[in-house]
Amino acid sequence: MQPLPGFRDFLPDDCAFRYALFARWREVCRGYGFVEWDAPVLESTELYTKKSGPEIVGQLFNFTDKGEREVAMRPELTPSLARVVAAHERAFRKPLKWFSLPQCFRYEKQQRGRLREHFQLNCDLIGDASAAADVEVIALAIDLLRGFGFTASNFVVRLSDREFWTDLLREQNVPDERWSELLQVIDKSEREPREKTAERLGPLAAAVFDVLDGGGRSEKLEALVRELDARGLAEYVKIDLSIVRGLAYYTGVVFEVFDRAGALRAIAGGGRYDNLIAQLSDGAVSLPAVGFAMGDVVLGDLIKETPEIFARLADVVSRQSALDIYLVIAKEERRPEAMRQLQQLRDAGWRVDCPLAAAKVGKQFQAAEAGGAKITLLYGDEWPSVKMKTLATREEVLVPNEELLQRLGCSRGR
RNA sequence: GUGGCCAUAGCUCAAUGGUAGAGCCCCAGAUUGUGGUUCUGGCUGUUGCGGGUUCGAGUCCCGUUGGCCACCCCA
Repeated sequence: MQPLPGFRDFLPDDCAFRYALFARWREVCRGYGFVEWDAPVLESTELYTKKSGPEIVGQLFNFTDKGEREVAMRPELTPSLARVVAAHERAFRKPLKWFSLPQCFRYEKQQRGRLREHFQLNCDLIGDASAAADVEVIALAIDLLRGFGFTASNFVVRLSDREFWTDLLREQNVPDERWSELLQVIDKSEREPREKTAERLGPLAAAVFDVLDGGGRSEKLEALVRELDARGLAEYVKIDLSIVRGLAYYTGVVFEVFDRAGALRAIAGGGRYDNLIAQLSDGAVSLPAVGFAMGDVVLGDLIKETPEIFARLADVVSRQSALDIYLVIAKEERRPEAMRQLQQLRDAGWRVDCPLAAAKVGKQFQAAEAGGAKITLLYGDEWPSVKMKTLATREEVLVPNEELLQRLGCSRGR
């Protein structure tokens, strides 16, 4: 039996890797004053169709529950965010700086960097429509990657502005109902032959290509870059108006983060969505918002492909999961005393393991090594003293058992 | 959802249509109280699954499931 397609088993190393990612994400987010929240994994299907239309159902893990409710595993967190914010916004001072680590699901054919299940970091700043909020959120996205040791040689944030394009469409007297279709064409233009794009754009082609070829200037984005430059982060960003993003709900600045090599899918993406909360709450609450999401799959791939970054994270992981102490029971008749001390050591907060059954001393030392223990305590003929060995140096010293905790407490803090 | 490539031991991979193998991992030993190295031995396969062609199929053909890649879509 294998896991379902697009779903992953997390063996201990994978789990450790995942939680190392989460730990760093949390740390950086908290450094920006963001607080963690969460919502249900299962939501009403309507929550998603309301935002994206009925077509979205084809991409959902959805079903009818035993109470005849149409439900879906969450494909993303933003609709839940809008729902929660609309219901509870009065309980919080603005702006809200919220992050979450949801596991999200989508019914799609899997490929590299795109599974049917993934974890993503969502960061949203709600209730502030200023450019300063955009800057804060983009700086956070950059620092999340810098937090793993990535530099401007590893990734780039491509900045764009939906408003720039909607202004252009308005100037060209394009009716509103065609905007989303044309924005999609522009979004796709990078990956398609120029003639095809030109054909789809029709009379707009000249104006659009002029912008894509570098003829477009966005005062707003240039100001944004200056603000990032003031924080010393300008080297991580690049204005690129060809970024539009597929989602219809973005209303202003949008951005995507890519690896410099361009080998992977987007590492993160987001933007400003000032109307979505009002739309999903039927106008009950209207708050501007800006946010982004960063998935664990693509970021994990990038980390694994960047040896120095991976080594650093692996080092953190191995330190976090390692034992402190392994008890070697050289004489089985000393097991009762060893078990009493085992409990005392664990009560004192040490990570301690020992063999469950009689085993050769050599095997026990191998188990100590494999568990990453720094110290072994050997229980045998020396009792009432135990032989304490520092594995790294192979130094051994006899310690009276009643002095053990004190001795450990003095010599090794955690 | 569409198309192309792939599928052999737990892992990485060999094997002209002619007796399924290696390395790693794991387990056990190297005269019984000391680990990373070394040496010896052991374990594991319906060659993804189901059909077909053939004296004979891991190898060729069809189907199916799964993986990879490109589309679609991208939260």
